[in-house]
Amino acid sequence: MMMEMEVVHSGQQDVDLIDILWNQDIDLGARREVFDYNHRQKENELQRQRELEEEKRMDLLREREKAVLAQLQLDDETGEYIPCPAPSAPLQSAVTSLEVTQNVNFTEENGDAMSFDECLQLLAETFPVEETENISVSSSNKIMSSPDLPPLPAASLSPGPLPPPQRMSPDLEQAWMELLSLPELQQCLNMQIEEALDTTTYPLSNTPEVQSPNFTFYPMANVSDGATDSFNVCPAEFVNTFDGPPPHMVPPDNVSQMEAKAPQLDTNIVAEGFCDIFCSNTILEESSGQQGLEENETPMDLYSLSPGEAFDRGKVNLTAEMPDSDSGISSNTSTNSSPHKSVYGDGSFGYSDSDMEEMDHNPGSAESDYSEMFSLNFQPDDHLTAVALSAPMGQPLQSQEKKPKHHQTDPAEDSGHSNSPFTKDKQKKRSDVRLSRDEQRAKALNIPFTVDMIINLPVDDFNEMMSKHQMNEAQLALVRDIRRRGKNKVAAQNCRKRKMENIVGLEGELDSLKEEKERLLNEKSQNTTNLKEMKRQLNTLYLEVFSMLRDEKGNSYSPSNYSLQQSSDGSIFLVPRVKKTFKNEDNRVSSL
DNA sequence: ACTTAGTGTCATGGT
DNA sequence: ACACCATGACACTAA
Repeated sequence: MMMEMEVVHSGQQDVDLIDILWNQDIDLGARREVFDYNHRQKENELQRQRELEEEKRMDLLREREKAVLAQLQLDDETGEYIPCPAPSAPLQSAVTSLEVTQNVNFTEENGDAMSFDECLQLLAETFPVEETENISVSSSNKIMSSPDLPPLPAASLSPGPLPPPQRMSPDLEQAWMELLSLPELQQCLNMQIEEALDTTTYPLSNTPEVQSPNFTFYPMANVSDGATDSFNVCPAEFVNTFDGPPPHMVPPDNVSQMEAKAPQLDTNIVAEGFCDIFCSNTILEESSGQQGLEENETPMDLYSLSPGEAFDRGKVNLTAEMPDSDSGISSNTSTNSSPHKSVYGDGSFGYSDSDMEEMDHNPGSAESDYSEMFSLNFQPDDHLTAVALSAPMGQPLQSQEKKPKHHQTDPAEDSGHSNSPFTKDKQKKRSDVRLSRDEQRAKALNIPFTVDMIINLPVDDFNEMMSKHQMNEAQLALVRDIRRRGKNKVAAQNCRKRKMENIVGLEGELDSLKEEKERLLNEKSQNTTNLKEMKRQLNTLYLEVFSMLRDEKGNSYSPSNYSLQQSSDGSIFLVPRVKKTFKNEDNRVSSL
């Protein structure tokens, strides 16, 4: 997958590709922190800078590699390679890029190849000597200067013009291995690696395949068949082809330091030391390029990186892990939970829904097997068909223990399927089983519709669908039962939801009413207080007025004998407090 | 062992 | 009459 990164050294395009691929990795379950968005942004920024710097130097090389890509696409037409504009053909791209790189490096180094080999031979012959370090350093320096070399002619891609690989003698191989094992050389190479890491871009993956510290032949051993004994490429050249480590990967100063930084590094890299950095090229084709970020890539994960495999697996997991939402409101997302659209014939066994209920709850019946397969193997068709065909419904199944028709437990739930890693959510699992049971029923009767279709199609479409398939009474009854149950389930869920909403609403209303009551009580209390005050003031005023009244003789009226009353027109009358009414002088009589 | 929440299902009534 | 919906009631499971 990430192979593409190695081949193309362009800027934004690659970053976008990386982003896409990262997202894909996330979808594939890669650890989130590894692909943290901010982290990736930082990485992308760093990579952009590096790419800008390198682009100046790598421009010509990039042009050549694009030409190589074009050729690869041509090869695809022959079926040899898969086009790699998208991250869908990692392996072939990796191989090709490696080959190209090898060719390039080989050619670049062609002029000095003999001298290099001579150095190695000299090294092997004189090893171990202090001269080794000088040789290795000079070799590395020379190798590292390869990006500045003139672009490789396109013709060099063909094996013809290439110098024949120079087979390395076992002694030379051993010498080379030991040479690379020298701490001095390692340090030297690490310096080169560090330099390379500053100018390269994309991290590469490494895999457990490369476990041996013997990295002498790692490039060719996996790049080309039968090339394990070839020695066309030196490790430092692969540093150039190495598209760079994850930004978090600290360029190692030496192996020990690298190991000391183990917690920050890819565990495989740490384990293998800088050797594995070189080996990343091998890994590129081994692991389809996981950008070197996925430490614990399992074989499954690796397979999943294959587009087709990833799709298949994703589909399986999607179906297996996605619980069939039973929510009436959000339900029917389980449309695709049906792994099959039955295309069975009109075979029917003439057992009713209730029979199916009984069949459902037979231990080891089709449902339990179905549920298991549905959640794990996802290959229910044959099995279920076999069950349905092999079990004459209504005979052995009905003869078994009959539980109450209503609300029998699902065998899948009783048979320990909760241990399934795909059914962590019990409720979801239950829903899953529920729909699986419907599916199983429908399948057992060879009903050529999915439960989702049966339940959710509009009446007209449903009737039309039914009319297009000739079904017997049992099938029709089952279909209608499924539809009824499904709709009622949704209705019940909606009803419960409404009930809960009503409860919540009533609770809120109750709270508001309590607040209103409290407010009214306070208002009443305030009004009572005000009323008392007003009465008091009125009484005071009343007495004051009374005290000012005088009769003809100048005597004051007693409030106990008289009272003041106001008429509707505003006139004030002094009314004697007498038991019986009598006329006053104005014939206006009032009584108390 | 008991309680409780959640869910599926049936029966029933309304639209 | 039929389909659909709403809801109470019941059974069951899992927490």
